[in-house]
Amino acid sequence: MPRLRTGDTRARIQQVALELFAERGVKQTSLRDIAERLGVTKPALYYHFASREDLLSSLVQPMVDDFEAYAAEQEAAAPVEPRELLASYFDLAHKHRGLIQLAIRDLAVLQELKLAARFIEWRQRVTELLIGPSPSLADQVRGMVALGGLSDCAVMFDGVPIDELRSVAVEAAYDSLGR
Amino acid sequence: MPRLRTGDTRARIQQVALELFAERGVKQTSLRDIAERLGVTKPALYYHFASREDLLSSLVQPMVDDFEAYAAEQEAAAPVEPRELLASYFDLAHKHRGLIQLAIRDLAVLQELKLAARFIEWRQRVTELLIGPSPSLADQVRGMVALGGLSDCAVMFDGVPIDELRSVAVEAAYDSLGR
DNA sequence: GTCTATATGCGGATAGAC
DNA sequence: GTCTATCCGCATATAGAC
Repeated sequence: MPRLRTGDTRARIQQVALELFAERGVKQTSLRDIAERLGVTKPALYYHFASREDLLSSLVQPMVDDFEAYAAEQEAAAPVEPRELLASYFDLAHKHRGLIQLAIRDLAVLQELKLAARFIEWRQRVTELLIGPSPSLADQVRGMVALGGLSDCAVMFDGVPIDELRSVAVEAAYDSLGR
Repeated sequence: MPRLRTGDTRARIQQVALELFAERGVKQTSLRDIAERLGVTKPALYYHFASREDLLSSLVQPMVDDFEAYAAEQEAAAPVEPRELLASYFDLAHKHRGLIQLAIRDLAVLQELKLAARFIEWRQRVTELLIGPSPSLADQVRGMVALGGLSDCAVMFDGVPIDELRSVAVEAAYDSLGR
């Protein structure tokens, strides 16, 4: 089944865009930059994507769907054991660490895509599973430290093998809950 | 000593720039935007600042100096009691929460200013004070969760009175160290 | 110190040929 | 599917009058 090495252009555009977004940030990357690295011209991109924003959404959509599904799934399975919840949340963040890094780097862009608000909402839902509804300030703070710590670790310790990282990160996060 | 209400233009430019950067992000704010809100024209800004980047640096410099001084000061005073170190780090982050929020929102911009690298360096220095030199992976992770958690809280729980917030945040961070 | 006017370049996006 | 050519707007920045 040949098709070796071509891989349709649409996917190659996405791949190059992701590379460049990661290197210099979303706002700092123009369609021209993408076209140049790909060895085509700008209008070629418009054959595959209706607009710049369309391209960006196409990159982000899989993560959005995954987070949404995760929150719903955990809510359905509640109550969940804290360490298990922390571990699965870590895995989710780790799986999407590339895009999260992008998101962290360019929060302003994510606000355009209304993503910032959704991230906050997902985290709140998970926090409630973790420490119950209408938490005190102290518990909100502990939830913020725990979940924030997990995704920070998933994103920042990039070279470290996931299993090794998960176990120590979950321990630290669990301890921060003070339970 | 009058001078009431004027306050030299340079300072007013900085103030308005900061407002707008906070509202829509750094890259998304043009000199025109700043000039307009201020009720002057763009060239007027160039009388006070050599370039857009010059204006941006002038906003960020006080924070840079403060972080640098803090790291040096704590190193000189070492060894420091962990809870005390965490509390003073919290206060530092809280004092500059406005700019940190900006930084988080637009990390790409801070990379231009070489600030991202310096943030990482400062945090490493404080981490070493907290958990000693050449820490294990587990300890690095705990340091990341603790210090990351403190600045996240300082930035994100914006309305909460600082004393109340500090005490709960420091407890959560301390617990995450697992000591 | 602040203005008007302008230079120059890059951004996203489209028309229309091949 | 990809190209050349082009539109339009906004960005930073400067020249020179007041």
